[in-house]
Amino acid sequence: MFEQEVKKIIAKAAGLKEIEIALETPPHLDMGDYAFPCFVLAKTMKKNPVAIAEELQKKIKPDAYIEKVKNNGPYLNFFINKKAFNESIIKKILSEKENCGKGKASKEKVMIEYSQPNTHKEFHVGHLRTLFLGESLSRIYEFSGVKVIRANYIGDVGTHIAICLWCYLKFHAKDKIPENKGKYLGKLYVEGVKKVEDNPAYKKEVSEIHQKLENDDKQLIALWKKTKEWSMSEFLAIYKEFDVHFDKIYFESEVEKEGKSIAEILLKKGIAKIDQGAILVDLQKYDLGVFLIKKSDGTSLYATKDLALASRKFKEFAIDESIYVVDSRQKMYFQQLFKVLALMGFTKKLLHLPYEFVALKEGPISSRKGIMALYEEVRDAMIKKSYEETKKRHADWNEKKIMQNAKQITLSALRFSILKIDHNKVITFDIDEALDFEGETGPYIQYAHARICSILKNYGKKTDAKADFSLLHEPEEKELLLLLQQFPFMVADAKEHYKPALMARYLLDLSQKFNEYYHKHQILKEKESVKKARLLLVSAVKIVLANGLLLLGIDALDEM
RNA sequence: GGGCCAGUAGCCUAGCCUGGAUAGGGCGACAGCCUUCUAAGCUGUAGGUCGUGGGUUCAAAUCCCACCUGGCCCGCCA
Repeated sequence: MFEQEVKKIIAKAAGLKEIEIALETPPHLDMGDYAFPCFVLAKTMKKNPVAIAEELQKKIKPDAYIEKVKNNGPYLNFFINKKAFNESIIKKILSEKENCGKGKASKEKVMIEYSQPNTHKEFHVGHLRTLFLGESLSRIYEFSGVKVIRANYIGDVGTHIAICLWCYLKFHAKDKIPENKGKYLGKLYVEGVKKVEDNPAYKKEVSEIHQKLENDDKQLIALWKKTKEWSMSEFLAIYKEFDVHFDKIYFESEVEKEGKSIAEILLKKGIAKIDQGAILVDLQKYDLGVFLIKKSDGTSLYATKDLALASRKFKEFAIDESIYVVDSRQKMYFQQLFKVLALMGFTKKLLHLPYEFVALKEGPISSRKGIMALYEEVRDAMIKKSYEETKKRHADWNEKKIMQNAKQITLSALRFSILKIDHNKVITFDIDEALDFEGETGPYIQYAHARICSILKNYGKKTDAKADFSLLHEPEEKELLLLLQQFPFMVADAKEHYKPALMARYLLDLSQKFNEYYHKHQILKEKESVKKARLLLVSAVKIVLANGLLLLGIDALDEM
C-alpha cells in the first residue's frame, strides 16, 4: 500500500507513467523505509544517477504517506509516515486475528498426495520429510483459499511385501510376535533382502509368493491382511501425533488390477510393447528412456498402479490439480508416468513436487547397512531430553504438564528442523542437533510466543485497540512492524514456490527481532500511553507467530 | 555416456526466480548479561577467494557459457 503510493510519487516527479521496478529496502533503518535506485532512469534521462536523485529529491514534497525524502548517492530514500503506517498494520492484524494473511476462498480444488509409506517396512526419520512438507503445503494452500484434498497412497503390495512374507514363512513362522509389530516386519524385510542377495535361488521363491498374492491365494492374503494392519496402526498413530488427517487413503492393492488392465490396453493400442517378456512403453523419442509397466513374471510395478490411480483421483474428487510430494530420486519416473498418461489422452494437471532425501552422517539411510534412525527412537530420545529441560525450568509443574510440554517441544523441534531447510537440499540428520532446542529451532519461535503470552498475562487487563501508534518509534519496533506487514506476502510466496521453508525462515526472523526488542525495551514498566501501544504491537506479533506456526503444523504455546 | 540437484566461515544455512548500498542467521569457540515482563533468551569478539574461469552489465552470490567437486536418476526396486 505504501510502496504503491511512493511509486506514484516518484513517477510524477520524474514525468513517467509508472515505475515498473520494485522498490528496495535500504540496508539500514535510519536510511529510510523504501529506496529507489536511480540507475534505472540514467539511460532515459541521460544523466548520472546521483544527479537524478538530487533532482527528484527537490521535486518531491511530504504528504500524508511520506514524511521525508532524502537522496543518498544514486538512491532516493523515502521515510514513510510512521503513525499512519504503524496504525494500519497493527489494527489490521488485531482485527483479522487468526484470519490474518488468509487469502480469499476460490473454487480451485487440489489434491496433495504425500507420506506414501510402504507397509512391512520401518518408519524412519527420512519418511518425515514428505509428511511435514505435504502437510504444511496443504495448510498453506488452504490458508490461501484453495480447497485441499489430503491424500496418502500406501504401498501395501509389491516385491517388498513378498520378501517380508516369504522371510516370515520360511524362517520365522514360529516366532513369538513382539509388541512393536511394525518394527518386527521391518526387520523381516531387511533380513529377507539379505538372504535373497546371498542366495539368488531364493528369488524364484519370492516371485512365487508375489504371484500367489496377486492371484488372491487365500492363506497368503490372510497373512498379508493381518501384517498390513500391524504397519497401518503404527502409521496412523504417527499421523495422529503430528495432527495430520488424510481425507483419502489409497492402497496400491486397490488399483493393481485396474493398472494391469491399463497395461494390456496400452499394448493393444500399440502405445506399449512386449520386450523380453515385460510390457514397456518406449519413450526414447522424448528423451525419457523406456518405461516398464508390467514385469515379465506378470506381476505389477509402481508404474502399473500409478497409471490407474491418476484418473481415479480426478474422478472421485473432481479436483483441478494433483500434486505428488515424492522424493526427487523419482523425478525421471514421474516424467515418464506423466508422458505415458498424456499418450493415453489424459489431459489433467499433474505436478511432481520433488524433495531431496534425508541422509545420516554415515550415509544414506539404509537398514541393510545398519544406517538407521527410526522415527520412534529419535522421538523418544528427544522427549527424554525436553522432559529434563522442562523439569529444570518448572519445579512447580506436575508430571502430566511437564510431559505434555516435552512432547510439544519435541514435535515442533523435529518438524521445524526439517521444514526450515529448502526442500531441494539433502538433509543430513544429526541426532545431536535434533536434541538441541536452542538457536534456529521450533522451540525458539514457540518461546517468543510464550513470552508475549506471559507479558499479556502479567498485564492482566484486556487491551482495547486504541493507542497512539506514533509512540512506536524505536528501531526495533520499526523492524517488527516491517516484518508484520510482510506476513501475507510470505504466505503467497510460500505457496507460489511450494516452500514452507520460506515461512519457517520468516518466523525465525520475526522471533529474533521480537527477542531483541524484548531484551532492550520494557513494556509493562512504561508509562500508560507507551505501554498500550507496545502491548498492541506485541499482540500483533503473537497473532502472526501463531498463524505462521500453524501453517507449518506447529502449535503455538502459551507457556513453556 | 546422458540428465537432474547442490556447492556461501570449522559445521549447518538464508539470499539466487525478480542483479543494486557493508553477503544475513544458527551451531561450535571465546568474553559478557538472570534483586528488571520466562536465560529454550540477549550482547560482543574471532571466523568469508559466495566451487573455478570466462562473458553480459554502470553494477553479479544473483543472469549466460564452460569446467571442477559431491549427491541422485537413467526397463523387470519403490
